[in-house]
Order: sequence, then C-alpha cells, then structure tokens
Amino acid sequence: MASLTAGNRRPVRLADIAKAAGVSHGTASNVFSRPEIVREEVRERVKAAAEAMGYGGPDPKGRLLRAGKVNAIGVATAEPLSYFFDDPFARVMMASISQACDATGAGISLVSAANNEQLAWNIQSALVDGFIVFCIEGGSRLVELARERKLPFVALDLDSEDGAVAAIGVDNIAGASLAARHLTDLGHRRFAVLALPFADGRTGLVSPEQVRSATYAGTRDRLTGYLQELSRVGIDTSKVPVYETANDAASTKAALETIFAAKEPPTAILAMSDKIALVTLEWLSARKLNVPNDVSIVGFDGVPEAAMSEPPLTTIAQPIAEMGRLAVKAILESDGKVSRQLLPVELIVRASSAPPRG
Amino acid sequence: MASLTAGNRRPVRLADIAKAAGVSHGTASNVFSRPEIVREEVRERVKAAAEAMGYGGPDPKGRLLRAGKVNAIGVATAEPLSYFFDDPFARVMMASISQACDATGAGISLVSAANNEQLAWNIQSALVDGFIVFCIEGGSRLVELARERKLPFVALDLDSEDGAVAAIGVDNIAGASLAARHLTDLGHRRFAVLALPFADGRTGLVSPEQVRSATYAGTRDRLTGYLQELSRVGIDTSKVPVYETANDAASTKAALETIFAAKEPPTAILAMSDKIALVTLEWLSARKLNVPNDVSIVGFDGVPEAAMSEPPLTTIAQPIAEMGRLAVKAILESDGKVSRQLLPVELIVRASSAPPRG
DNA sequence: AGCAAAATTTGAATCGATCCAACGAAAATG
DNA sequence: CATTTTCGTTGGATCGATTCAAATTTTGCT
Repeated sequence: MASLTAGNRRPVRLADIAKAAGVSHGTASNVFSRPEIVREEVRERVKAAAEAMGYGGPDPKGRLLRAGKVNAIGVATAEPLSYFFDDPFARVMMASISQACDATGAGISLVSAANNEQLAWNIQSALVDGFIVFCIEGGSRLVELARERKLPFVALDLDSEDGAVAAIGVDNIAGASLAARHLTDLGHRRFAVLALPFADGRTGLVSPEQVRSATYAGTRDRLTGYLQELSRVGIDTSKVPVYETANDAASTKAALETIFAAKEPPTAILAMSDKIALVTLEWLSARKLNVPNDVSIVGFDGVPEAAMSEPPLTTIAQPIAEMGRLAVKAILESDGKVSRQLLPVELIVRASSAPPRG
Repeated sequence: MASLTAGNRRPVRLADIAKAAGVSHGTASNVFSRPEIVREEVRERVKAAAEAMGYGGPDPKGRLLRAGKVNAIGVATAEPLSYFFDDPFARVMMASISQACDATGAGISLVSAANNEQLAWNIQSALVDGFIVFCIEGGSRLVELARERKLPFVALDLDSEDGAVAAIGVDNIAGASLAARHLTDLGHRRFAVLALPFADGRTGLVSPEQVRSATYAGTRDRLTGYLQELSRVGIDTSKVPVYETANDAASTKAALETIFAAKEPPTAILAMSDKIALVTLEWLSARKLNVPNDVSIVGFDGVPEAAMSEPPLTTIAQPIAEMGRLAVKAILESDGKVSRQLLPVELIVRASSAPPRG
C-alpha cells in the first residue's frame, strides 16, 4: 500500500501541486476551472504535477464553500430511505422529480432517518439547495425542520393547513367525493373506509373524535369527502366503519378481517391509497370474494400498478408527474414566496367497481 | 417581502449572530455544536440573537470543509436519474443499498447525467464520501471518472475485467450455464438468446466477431455460459440467434419479431435480464403463443416482478440484497484495498419453463 | 528600439464554519 | 491568604478551493 511518492496519508491539495509546479495557487486553480486562460506550457506542467502527485482534481468540498450552490435538491421523508424505492406512489413521484432534475442538471439527495433525532441532524446537515418534503407520517415535524434551514422548500401532498408553508397537493375532498360518488351512482349503500393514518403509530377503527383531532389533514379531508357524498345519498355515516391503517399490508389485512367479520359486510370499499386497495384485492381474492361482483373497490393515487392488477383498479388519479415537476420548479426557481397549489384529480374507472349484486 | 430585521439578501452567518450577541465566533459555534459547554445565560442570549436575525443554524457547507466527511455515498450511473426508480433491478438494488445506508446513518446522493460531459462534471463535483457505480452502458467511462476522484468506490455488476477496480458481481458464466442447463435438461434444442448490450448504442443480431470485441464483459460472459452448455449437448451454437437488445421494450420486441419470423422458431428463449424476459412474456401472450407450452423462457436477475408475472418467470436470481449491502460496506469501511467479490447465483424454477411440445 | 495593448500570473481576500491553545475568572483546596 | 482546579471564553489557524484587482510578461505595431 505504501506509495513511493507520498509519505503520509494526507490527501493532496491544490496548493501542493501549485508548489510542486512552481506556480501560484491562483494559476493552479485556473488550470482546472478555466484552462483556456493559462498558457499551454504552464498548463501542462501543472497537470503533470497533479498526475505525478495523485491529485484527484479540485475537491468539491472546497469549491462548494466559495460557490455557494450545491446544485442538488434534497428529498426528505420521515420513512426509511428504502421508502423511495419500495412505495409505488413514492416511486412514480421520484421518477418525475428526477426527470425534472435531470433536465436542469441538478442532483438528488435522499434524506431520511429511522429515528427522530437522527432525522433532525440529517436535515440540518444535508448539502442541498432546497428540500422537497414527502409528508407522510411525521410530516409536521419534517416540515418544521426543513423550514428551520431557511432554504427553499415545498411540501408534497401536505397534511398541514399551515398557510405559511409552500405546498403542492391535490384536492383531497373533491377526489374523495368523486370516488364515493362513483360507487353511490353504481347503487352501493353499504360502505367501509380503509383510511391512511390520522395520527402517528395507531391503527384500528376510528371514532369521530379521533377524526376530529387528526394530525393529518390530508387523511381527514379524504374522509370528509367520502362521508359528504355518502350522507348526500342518505347513508348514516356514523355507521360506516372507518379503519385506520398504516398504509401497509399487515394493518390493511387486519382491517379487512375486522370489516368482513361484520354481519352485513360492505359491498363497496373506499381505500385512501392504491397500495391499500391492491392489498385488499389480494386479500379478497384469497377469500374467494369476487371483485367487482361481491365487492367494489376504489383506490386513491393512480399508481401504475393499479392499472395492472387483477382486476384493474378503479381509482382517483393524482397528477403525480405534474406534482413532481412543479415541486422541482418551486425549489429551483424559488423567489422566497410561499405558494400553495391544489391540483385537480381524476376518476379513472377500471374493472374493480360495478353495481352491487341483486 | 421586505423583512423588517434584515435589510439585504445576504444570508446570516454565524459570525453575525456572534457579534450581535456580543460573544466570540468560537462561543457562538459552541452554542450549536456543543451547547453543554457554554453557560446557560450566554447560550440563551446567542440563541435569541439567532432567532431574531433569522439564522438557520450552522451552514453545513462551512462545517463540511472542516469536518472532511460528507456522510453520504454517491450512487452513479450513466442512465438518466429516473433509472433508479424505473428499472426493476435498480430498484431492488437501491432498496438494499438504502437499507444499509439507513443502518449506518449515511445519506444517498444520486449521480447521473444525460450527456457524457455533464456526467463528468457531476461525478467530479458530487459531494460524497465514495461511489457505488452501476455499470450499465457507459460503464467503463463511469468507472474511470469515479476512480479519478480518488475516493473509495466499487463497481456493481462490473463489465470490466480490470483487476484494479473494486467490484461486486455475480458469476455470470455459471449463472448463464445454469439457465441453459435447465432448458436442455427439459429437452429443448432450438434456442434463441436475447442479449444485453455488447457495446454502446447498437441493437440487432450479433456476429461472433462482435461478441469477441464486446465492450461489456458481463454480457459476453453470460453468452459464454449459455453457449458452453448448449454445445455440451451437441447444439451447433453458430446457428443460435443472438439478438442484442438495449434492455428495453422496443428493442426486445424488435428482436422477437426477427426471431419468430424464422422458419423454425425457437422453443426456448434465454433472456439476459428479467426485464427482457417480462417483455417477451407479454409479446408472446399478445401473439397467442403459450408459455411454457409453446415457448419456454428463463430470465436473469431475480427481480420481484418476475415472481408475479403471468406465468411466473423461471430465472437466475442474483443475491441483489447481499450485493447492495456489500457495496455499502465496501465504501464505508474502505481500507484502500481493491477487492473483487464474485457472488453465487441461484436458479429459481417457476412456470415459464417446461419440456418442449411433442 | 520604444511603447501601448493584450495576455498571463500573482497573492491577498473570501466563503462559513470548527478546533484548540491560551487566558481570565470563579471555585475549591491547603 | 496563596495556590491549584475547574469552567467558560477568546481569537487565531485551518479546512480547500475561487475570485479579482494589481503586477508582470508578451505581443503587436510603428
């Protein structure tokens, strides 16, 4: 391992090769950053010195301080890092964010952490020009941390009503209404709701009080949209089971066990995410319940997987690609203003919904 | 927009609040990095000043230079950034990389670029402690750039035989043999190979010369493995069509059109990636050709999607999770040594392979 | 050769923090 | 009361580069 040219471990600095080549560090710097302004003979000499000493090029750490811009945007979530690659919604969103970044040459830093303490540190020390915050669980804390950095940032799919944070989201109430309306129009009257979390670390049937004190406004809004439509057609919404899941397979299955243990199980299920809906599809199929004949389901999100399930899922599609693009734009062209954008959603009717039996 | 406290745009620095609070910058720094060593009264005063001046906490750009470590690893590819979220293989690999990073608290920076020039710049200026390089197309150039940074780096699934670069890969020859052996054991004798790229930007039937001069050793090795086994059972391998694809739907379909236009189409297809194999499954199904009765297929990679296709895909599974873990470990615990690890693969028999008709 | 203009090179200042040796003050000890 | 400890604070040095005004060398022209 011992190199012949360098005695110790200390990495080679620009100043070292400047000295070796007998030029000032200013010139040495120019050789790398604006080679055209230095005389060829000198340029070659410096490059040769760099080569000989094993110099890896100007260290971006040094450059960064002077330049000020990192040229990367941070994408933050309170979930584990693998969320970005595992979750279908996140994946589509990230794909569109990364396309927008590619187009402008910006890089992406993934910021996340298992525990809260680490998260704070990670956000505080992330080398980025701005943050896009995925507001899932722990969203409010995340938003607060990001805001403390005083960098441009935008919350995606925001669960906070705080008008002071920039956010890009969809009209949850309208979307949920649309989903419910689709099912009531088909004639359904017995419903169950598979909800996203209302608050952290809890699952199970939720009471109206719990809904009222929900941490996550997005979840509450979707529920509001659902129930609004259901009561419009005369359904007693206090009788509609609302089961809070953690947006994962385990809690969704637990929810389904409970819901289908009832004497009069629902003929229609409103799922607040496609992920929940897809797990439900699987569970029902294992139970030999036919979708859409025995049970209809409408999801929420519009992830690609929803189009390829068996049967294909009726869902409320968010303009995910558009949201990603807008988020990147908001960071890169940040003018210090906070703006909140509410995008429209779209009902996509596929084969998971049909009129109820009989 | 105009703030009452700050006249101009210039961001607040630690030195500013130190002055405002009437302490030295050293003390001000301590308030944030080691608050326990500064007297409470002073600490509060400094914090108050920070709050009042809208200070966002110590700028990591400054800290970084002193600290030296970024605490993030870069993952680089020559594909567009969205590759990380779109490609099934990359996704699984990234999920395992991110789990390993999470465990150690390291962040992830995604490095990539549309064009070659930008790529060089992005790699040179990436703020990372090391690189994991995805060697797909343009792998060798990428490896060279990464190596120039003189940072720890490891190539994944390396397509280079250069013993001087650290790499983690699988035994391509053995894996390919395994795939071919499975099909010959079932009795197949008419084969076609759907290959990954041998060189950049080319698709189509390949000649033996083109194989010999392949840029990508990984592709060549897989082919070697296939043909080795085929000739073992007496097949004239010069007659086996080898079609080079770009590992995408378009070129794969073009390949299939060509291959199935032959008088005696193959009864078995060896696909060098699950992605290719899955596209093939779709194409065959659209052509009303039954898998595995009309045609058998064996993929390569072992992505999750392969287990859920119709029919489920027989494939050669790489230990993707293990590879990701090892790669992260190699970066974080880099000792300057270059090591090359060849991991074993495993044949997973599912429903896409069966004995040929008749 | 003589002089102005153009091309290069220099070296100090800067980016925003952290670290640490040295110092002063207050508290503890003999 | 003198002396040691302990505690908190200070300010200079440092991390590794870029930038720019000023100094210097070259080149161009007569």
